[in-house]
Amino acid sequence: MKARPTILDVAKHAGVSKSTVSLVLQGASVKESTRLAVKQAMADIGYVYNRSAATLRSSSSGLMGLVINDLRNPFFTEFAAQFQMELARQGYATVLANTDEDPELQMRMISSLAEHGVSGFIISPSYGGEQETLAALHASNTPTLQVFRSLSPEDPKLPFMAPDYLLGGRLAAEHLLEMGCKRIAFLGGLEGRAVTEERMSGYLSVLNEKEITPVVLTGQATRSFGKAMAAKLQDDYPEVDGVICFNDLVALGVLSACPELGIKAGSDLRVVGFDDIEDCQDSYPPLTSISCNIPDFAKATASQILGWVKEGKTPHITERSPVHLIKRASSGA
Amino acid sequence: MKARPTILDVAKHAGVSKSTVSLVLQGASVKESTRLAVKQAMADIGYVYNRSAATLRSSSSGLMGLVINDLRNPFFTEFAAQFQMELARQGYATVLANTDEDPELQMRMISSLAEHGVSGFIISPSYGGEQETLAALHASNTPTLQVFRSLSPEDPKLPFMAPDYLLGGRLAAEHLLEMGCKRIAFLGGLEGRAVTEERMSGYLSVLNEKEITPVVLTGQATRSFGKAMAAKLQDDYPEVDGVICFNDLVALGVLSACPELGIKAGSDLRVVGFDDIEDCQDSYPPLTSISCNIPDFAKATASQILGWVKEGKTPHITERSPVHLIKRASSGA
DNA sequence: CTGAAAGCGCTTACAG
DNA sequence: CTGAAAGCGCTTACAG
Repeated sequence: MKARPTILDVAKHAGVSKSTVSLVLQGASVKESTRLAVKQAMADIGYVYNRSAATLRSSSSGLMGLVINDLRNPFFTEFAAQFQMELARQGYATVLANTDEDPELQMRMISSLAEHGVSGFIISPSYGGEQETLAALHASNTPTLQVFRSLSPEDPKLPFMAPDYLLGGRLAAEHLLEMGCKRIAFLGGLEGRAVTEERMSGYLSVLNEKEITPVVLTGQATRSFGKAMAAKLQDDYPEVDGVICFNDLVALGVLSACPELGIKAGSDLRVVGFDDIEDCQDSYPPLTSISCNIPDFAKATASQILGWVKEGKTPHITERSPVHLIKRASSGA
Repeated sequence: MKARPTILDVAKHAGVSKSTVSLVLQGASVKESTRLAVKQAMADIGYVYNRSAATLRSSSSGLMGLVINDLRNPFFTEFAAQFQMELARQGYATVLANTDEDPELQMRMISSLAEHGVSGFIISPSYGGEQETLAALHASNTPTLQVFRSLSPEDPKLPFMAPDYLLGGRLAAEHLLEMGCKRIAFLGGLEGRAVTEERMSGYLSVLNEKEITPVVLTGQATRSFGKAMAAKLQDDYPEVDGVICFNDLVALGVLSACPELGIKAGSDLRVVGFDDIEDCQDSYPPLTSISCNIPDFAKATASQILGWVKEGKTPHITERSPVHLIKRASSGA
């Protein structure tokens, strides 16, 4: 465990000055033979670049803070994994914080990431504790992009990117009508939250146009809620022949309850989810869903935050990304 | 966007020397009134601790590197989320790297994390490129704990922690025998890999003791593989009345295929998974599985790496954590 | 308990 | 293209 070599050691070994070594590190133009000699010296003595020193001097850490409200939800996991890999490609490391829907934890984690000098924040915020969270973000004085959810929709300092939830709700409702559904319910999602409201209002506007009475059962966005609601629909709303779920987890819960209840998903009851997580392909029957195209969304997010951090290009306040319907057997398609 | 205040600014504002501010930051003993004055000054001028400077001076970053081969698998996600929250509780931030089973990516990410001065690595390695990965880890000269999978089982520099996979395989097989199964198959997991071999050998040893002929169908650890195998079992091995799956994803795939094939999961075919991910509770029927107790495992991992990093306590070379059977309806329990 | 000084390993102008 | 010097914001002995 001897001390890590420094650029001075490299310089000595390569017979150049330490500035030259630094220039090679920056990828600045240096005579090719010199560059190779320096690279060789680094390999020989096992040099490891010390980013803390570089950060201190240049005040740029190469670190991006990703703050996620629920990493156990596959939708966010897929986003986090894609985002992290995209940033790695651009030479940035991602520091991950799972806040588990806890505003207090969220605030502490934001502060911690700020201390580490993250160059930017991407946050899908927890609900609650808005003031404290905003204060922590503000104190960090760091470019911050909100994704999926917004703490503060109108704040120009906190641009917001999300899929076009409203359109998704519309597409789902229109699809079920096309498939011949007469009575369509909306299942799951906590009331009063923007994401729920948007997804639901796409559904409501379509039903309104057709003068169909909506059936709305809000609740947790979980498989177990979906399971419970499948039974409730059968008991209390037997006329319902189509459901749009707040997200895929709820929809997968509905599907998993159907065999037991003797309901034929895809004909007796047509089911549409939201998010198009990978599991949709492998459920029985495979789940029709609204795809938010997470890989592209993650790429767009990465490029926006990098553009902001590196070139000072502030993103638009609100950006909506396209969504589309993926037809599978659960809706009879 | 004015420059971040430093401890010097805080000192000036509080009317003390900058050493005093530093001592307050370290939590060293300082007169209470002074400490409060300093804290107040920090709040007043919006001071944010600069860890890069501290890291440079003290050579301890407060960063832990978590390298995961497949973040899309809920099993790893649950571990990552728990581990990250546990470390946050201890004042460490977690830098996450998803290597997506790509050894080349893995090597680059290890190097990148090393440059950021992570105090330790926790790695669930990708298969392949063992030499390069080991070289990168070695060059970092950083405490490294392998979890779940091992690149190099005998290396005392790379201790290894994993659930007791072999026992899990045994428990699953014994349970199915108790439930009256006569012919038990093992499904999924890539051949030749240590994790597959261990899980399978628990199963094989139980069958061997009872002189039952095993049926082994190895393959990807995915839902779609499980789905495909359910059909194959029906066609080619109709006598099979119990399956032990390499992991829950495979098992969930089997379950989702059953309704279509007219198989009654839990009676015609008893199914046991491995890992006990959260989805097991919400499948139809709920999935019997071998729990590796991820929250405890994550806590143990966190405590081992912190003990190593902070107090130099090298963990034992190999540590196996307990597993147990969770009985649910998929095995008829 | 508090203050003055040195130094961690880089980057960044600035000369040569 | 290369070298000598200053400095990023802390921590760490060391005196007082």
